Amino acid sequence: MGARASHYQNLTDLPQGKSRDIYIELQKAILSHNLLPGVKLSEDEVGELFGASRTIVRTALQALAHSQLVTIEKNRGAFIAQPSVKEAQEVFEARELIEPRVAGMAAKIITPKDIEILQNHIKAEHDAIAAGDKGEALSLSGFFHVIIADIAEHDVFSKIVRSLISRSSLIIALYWKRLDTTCESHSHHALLDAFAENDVQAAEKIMKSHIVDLHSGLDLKSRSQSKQSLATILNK
Amino acid sequence: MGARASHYQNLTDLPQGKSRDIYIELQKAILSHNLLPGVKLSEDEVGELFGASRTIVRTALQALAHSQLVTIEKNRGAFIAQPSVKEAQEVFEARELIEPRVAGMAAKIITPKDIEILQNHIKAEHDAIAAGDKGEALSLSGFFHVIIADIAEHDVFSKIVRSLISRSSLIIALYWKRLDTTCESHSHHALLDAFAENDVQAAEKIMKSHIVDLHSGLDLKSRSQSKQSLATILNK
DNA sequence: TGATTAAAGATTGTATACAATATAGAATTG
DNA sequence: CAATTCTATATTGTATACAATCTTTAATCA
Repeated sequence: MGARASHYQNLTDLPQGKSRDIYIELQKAILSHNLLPGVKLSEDEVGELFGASRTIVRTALQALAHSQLVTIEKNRGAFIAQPSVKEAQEVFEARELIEPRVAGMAAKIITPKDIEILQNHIKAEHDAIAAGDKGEALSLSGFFHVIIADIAEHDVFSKIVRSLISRSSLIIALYWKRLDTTCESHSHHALLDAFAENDVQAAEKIMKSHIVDLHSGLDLKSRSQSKQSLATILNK
Repeated sequence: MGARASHYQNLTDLPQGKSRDIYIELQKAILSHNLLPGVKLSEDEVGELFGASRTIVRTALQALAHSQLVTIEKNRGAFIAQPSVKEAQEVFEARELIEPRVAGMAAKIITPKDIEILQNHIKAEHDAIAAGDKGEALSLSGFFHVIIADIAEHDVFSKIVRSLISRSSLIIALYWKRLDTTCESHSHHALLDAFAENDVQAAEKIMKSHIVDLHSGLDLKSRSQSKQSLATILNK
């Protein structure tokens, strides 16, 4: 996936050891839409799957709750979060403000090596689509934004963007209406061109319209649902 | 403090029950500079002070770590966070981007009742200064920004602002150089005027320059330190 | 039969015991 | 006496047992 450290997390404020593994694995499953909003994450079940005690699982679930990927209801347990329509609006409004700025910052200091990483990333995305792995493709297209935030070398914005992207994935699972996801890569390519020329203004502008476009792809009336076995989903 | 729910937290993604109490109390102590960066929060000690088991304390400390108010080092324990110079810069850069927008949103929909709440808040701030309670005054001046975010009725921005304000408090503890803190209230008053007239542009502009001003009050070379007993600090 | 209540089972909440690790102090050595 | 190693202590990491709560199923009554 490139030289930059695993884009799944850089974070000091995350659990250590096995809890961390569980956090990352569950996050991966959520971002690739293998785990869908509303699915219950029972402590025993997760513990069984990962060979961990409930203590460890709990730490991971609490961390996921702090990242807003999971909702913990008292005495009822943990569930994959189901962002409301209002939250969906707000997340994209926040992205429209923050990500263009971040893209501009990245454009200013991007290196040829970074550009290569982004190109490879886009390629991987194409490959995933070609292979029919829609979940992986979606996950990758989200991480594209995270990589840009990393390139900007601004940890605070980076963490915020990471969080917004994660939540966007849940939002897309619930409210996405468009059938063609491919239109996206257009913007990603255009962004790369702006980066290559260190064109801050263009990068900001393209990112802004890209996110507005994504936002407009949501149908904030209907809503998907699902029920499936956790073990099946993580194929363990 | 006003009709709006306790500005200490609204949040669903926070621990429940006694863990929550500990979280809030420790947060309060941090934001009022009673607990200073670098101070250790031993699980046993905190548990003793609050009459809680380590399990509960741990949940609270982990939540504080996710809020970046605390750093957890493996096998060494939890410490009040000590933001680096770079982090300090970044936090204020983020505030300069986000808070003006939030202030503008608030200006658009603010009610007379909200304005009254803000006025009372400023009064409380003055009172605290008059009473010589610098910590309380500082904490209140931070919450002023949080209230504005709440008025804007945008949960996503609100949570981000909350986090940035908290971290700003740590940054101020470490890097503040100015002797007069009173200059602040000037901006807060000006902001109220803009709110009263629902002047979005003015609110944005004033908030922006207010934060730039705060930012310029930092001395990003030196750094304070401290060591004190936890029990003394929380006077328990 | 349908609704309501009651009991059984399953799941989360919390305390605690034990293991692993780090820290501080004493003993040792050059 | 300084530096280092070793030992004792204290602290965090983890598993597990038990309590509290919810959920489901069975039983009861109108």
